[in-house]
Amino acid sequence: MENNEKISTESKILAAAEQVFLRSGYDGSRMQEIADLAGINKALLHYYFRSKDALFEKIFEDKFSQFFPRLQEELNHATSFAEKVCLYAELHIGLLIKNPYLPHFVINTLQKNPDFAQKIPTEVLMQVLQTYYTDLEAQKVRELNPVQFMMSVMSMCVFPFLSKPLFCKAINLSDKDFELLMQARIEEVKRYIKVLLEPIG
Amino acid sequence: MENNEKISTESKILAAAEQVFLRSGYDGSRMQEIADLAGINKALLHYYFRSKDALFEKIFEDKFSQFFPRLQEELNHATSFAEKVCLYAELHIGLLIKNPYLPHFVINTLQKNPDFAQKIPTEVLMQVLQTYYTDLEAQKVRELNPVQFMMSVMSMCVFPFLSKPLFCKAINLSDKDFELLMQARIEEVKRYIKVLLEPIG
DNA sequence: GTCTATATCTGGATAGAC
DNA sequence: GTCTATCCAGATATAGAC
Repeated sequence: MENNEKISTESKILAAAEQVFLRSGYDGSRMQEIADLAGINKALLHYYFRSKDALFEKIFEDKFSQFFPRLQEELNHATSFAEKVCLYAELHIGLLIKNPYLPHFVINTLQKNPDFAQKIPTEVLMQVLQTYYTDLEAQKVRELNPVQFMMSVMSMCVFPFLSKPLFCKAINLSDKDFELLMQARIEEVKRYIKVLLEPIG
Repeated sequence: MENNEKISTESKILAAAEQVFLRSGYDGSRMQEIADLAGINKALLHYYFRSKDALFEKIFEDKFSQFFPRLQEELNHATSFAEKVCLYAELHIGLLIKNPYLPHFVINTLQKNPDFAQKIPTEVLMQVLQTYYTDLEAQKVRELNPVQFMMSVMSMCVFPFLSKPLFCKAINLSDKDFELLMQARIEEVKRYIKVLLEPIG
């Protein structure tokens, strides 16, 4: 256990593995590439983590133990359904602007190996849905299918990052243009949410 | 060129390759698997198509020369922006119910190889956007950012199919439940579109 | 055109010296 | 703990018989 002021080999490996796996997914990643990026050799990867599978699983779990608890806590700062959903959109798009590879990573992994879904906490969603019904009774919100609605909001937040290559080509956007569009999108999506939830009359 | 009443080997290969590549993507697919499914052996694959790359490219191109021209033509049956967008949502969700692997296939391919974006026709989008501006002048539509809006509509149509594994786990849905939800979603999304586009006052 | 057999290459994993 | 060298499995691709 070398624990000096130097960055430990283990954390160098983790940082490299995260970067490579996030960008390329499990199948598309090479242990050699991770080793190179960490500035060590392949054998050491197997010394610290038994196998490619084990390393991948570690990265996947770490990534979600970071985000979800924080999200869940932040959402408590909002009270009404509309406020919660708006805050969710703001936080999620903000997160993805900083971590644009995350959606691909999750989607690809779950497509190949649906069991990994267990590792992702989803109670937040149920909590938000619950507030819909209380708001509905108080007539603070329009009557609609809240499952379909939440699916729509999540879609509007995440999908643009997945379709970025196609989208940028279709309307000729640079990477910087795209980021600005996503930044502006936060307010745009919040506007949609408000219009859609507005009680009629 | 054996051209009898029997299905040609070439088309058997194409059908098998389409199924395997769509489900598993390029990296996740094995030539052996395609050969097995086609009921032939690996060597024949290379006889008909030079390499895995060449076969994949053929499948990718074929897939999109099917759909987009048809979509483009269908959209001409609608006149106003709102109608066009509603029809688009209906057709796109309907297509994906029958081809649920398509979104993954496209997204994964473009992530790995952005150049493939060239092979996907996107003029349809520009055409639809154009009608927004004419409708705006006639005050038939609310003022908003049409690029963000179209991005939202596409998101609502496609993303549920990408997040299916996570979503079904989160709210405990079976495959059949999910398909029914998507069928109902067509009308739900059309309602959202109308509400969002409705001119104010 | 279709097969079997094999060459070749790549990448994950291990052995063993230091 | 870290390295070099090597093994081995799996996958693409080719050679050559029928």
